[in-house]
Amino acid sequence: MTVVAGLLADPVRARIVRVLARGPACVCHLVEDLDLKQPNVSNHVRVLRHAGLITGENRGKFTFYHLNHVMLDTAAAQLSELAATAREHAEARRDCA
Amino acid sequence: MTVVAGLLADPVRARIVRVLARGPACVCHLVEDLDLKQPNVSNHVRVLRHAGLITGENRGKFTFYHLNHVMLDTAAAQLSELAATAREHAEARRDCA
DNA sequence: CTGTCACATCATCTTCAGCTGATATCAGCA
DNA sequence: TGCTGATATCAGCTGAAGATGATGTGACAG
Repeated sequence: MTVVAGLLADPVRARIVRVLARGPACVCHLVEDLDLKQPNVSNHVRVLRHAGLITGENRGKFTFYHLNHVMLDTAAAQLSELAATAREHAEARRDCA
Repeated sequence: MTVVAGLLADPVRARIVRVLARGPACVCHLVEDLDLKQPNVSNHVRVLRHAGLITGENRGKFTFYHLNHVMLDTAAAQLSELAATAREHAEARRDCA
């Protein structure tokens, strides 16, 4: 979860992920949709790919990136579980030394 | 979601949140549990409080912090929805210009 | 095999966030 | 009132990460 949070913490990466949620796209799409410089996009894509949140598929001259929805689901489940734990222990008391 | 992600992106803040998920705690607890300096903890707590992820309750000399589990649940739901969107459009095709 | 296009990588700069020591504030108690 | 302990705030340093221009690489067209 912390890993995914770290990835989505950057606003540019969050936007990239949202674009990819609407379907696979290549770098040129991201550059155009998000109005960013190409090296900037490539750098962020590199981070996301290295972390496993997206995967690259070579299609000729282009590289299409796919979002790993399983990883997102796992992170969501962990967040949800954390919330459940907090709800359970909301009234717990703890002494100060 | 991006807000919560930004908060949990820092490993120290993620640990603080996990401690608070086990029940309310004051700064002295966090300092001891996480083996951190007090100003460091206060700074992170300040960020979390300002974002609304935790709330402070004054109890005499101490300040107990409570985790906002609703905010966590909301973030989890948004993540889950993003994953669902990605699953739906996983096979979408998009042309390059 | 040469040019072009999509993308990756590099070097550099700049900005920002976290850590820390010092200090301020504020509540409770003698 | 004066002291002590818990927490907040401040100033300064340092390291990490993002943005950008220049350049490398690899595939396709001609």
